[in-house]
Amino acid sequence: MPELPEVEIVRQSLNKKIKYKKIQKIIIRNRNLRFKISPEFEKSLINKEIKKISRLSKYIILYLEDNNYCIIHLGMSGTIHLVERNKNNFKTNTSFYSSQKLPKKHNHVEIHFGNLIMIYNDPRRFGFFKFIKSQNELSSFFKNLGPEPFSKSFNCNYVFNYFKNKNKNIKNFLLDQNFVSGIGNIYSSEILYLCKIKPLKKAKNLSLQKCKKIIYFSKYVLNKAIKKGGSTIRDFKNTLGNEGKFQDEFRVYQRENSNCRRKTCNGIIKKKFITNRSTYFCNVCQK
DNA sequence: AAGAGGCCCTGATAGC
DNA sequence: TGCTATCAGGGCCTCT
Repeated sequence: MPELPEVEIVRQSLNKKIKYKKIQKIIIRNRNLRFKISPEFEKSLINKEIKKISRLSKYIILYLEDNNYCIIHLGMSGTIHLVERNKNNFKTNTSFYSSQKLPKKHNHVEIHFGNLIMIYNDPRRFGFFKFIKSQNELSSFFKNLGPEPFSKSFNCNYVFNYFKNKNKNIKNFLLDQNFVSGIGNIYSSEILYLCKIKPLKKAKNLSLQKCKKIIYFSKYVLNKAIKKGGSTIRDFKNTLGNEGKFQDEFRVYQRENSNCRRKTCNGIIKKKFITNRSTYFCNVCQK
């Protein structure tokens, strides 16, 4: 589900709601996420204050006391819900709370901050929670991650040199988190459309100009998506259970057989599976 | 050793 | 209120 913009939306609301709060209780209903949640997980987090909430590519990082951290990844279908418990919506026979847009199934993790409760829901369980006990362990966890699109090191030199002699197509590079981190399947199609580059173009054949465009439009699309609250295709919801709005502005994603949105182009949007991921592009103006 | 493909999992939808 | 097949915002692991 969530690419950089969606994860950033979640981070922003966590930052407003749980910063400086103390974890008072943790309930794990299903430990079998992508990585199994260890039996010590609860003990490590309990009574710790959240000092800061940051994001690195598609990962959320909770900064805890004593140089401890908790990494959260939402996988394909993970959502985080913040619900307020009060007299009217508390049900004593379950831990769930009515009057919220909370799914009924797959609420795997609950972190309680007094009456405010953070609930992790994930039908497909590709996401995870991971406790990190030191700064070293934190940096080693991310050691293979490429620069974020917004970072200074995602520049023309880096991209152009990285692509030299690479036979892989550009679509796959945008999805490759070791090259650039945070872009996923939706935004890679959108970025390449704006760059007028066809997704199957070999990276080594991209000019310096095209590399510049890739950098520019990566930032452009992701920034715009963040401003619109992210994209909702099926699962993504913000912490209040509301959908994003950027899907209304897709130029190619899920627009198969529609006309190209460029006024001067008479192309048609095509869908093609590239290494098993659906990819959308204009058959005329992307070259 | 770069690059392609399978796989983890559940649910929604389309087609029969 | 049937099946069954296909596909979905990710990323790790294995094979060549």
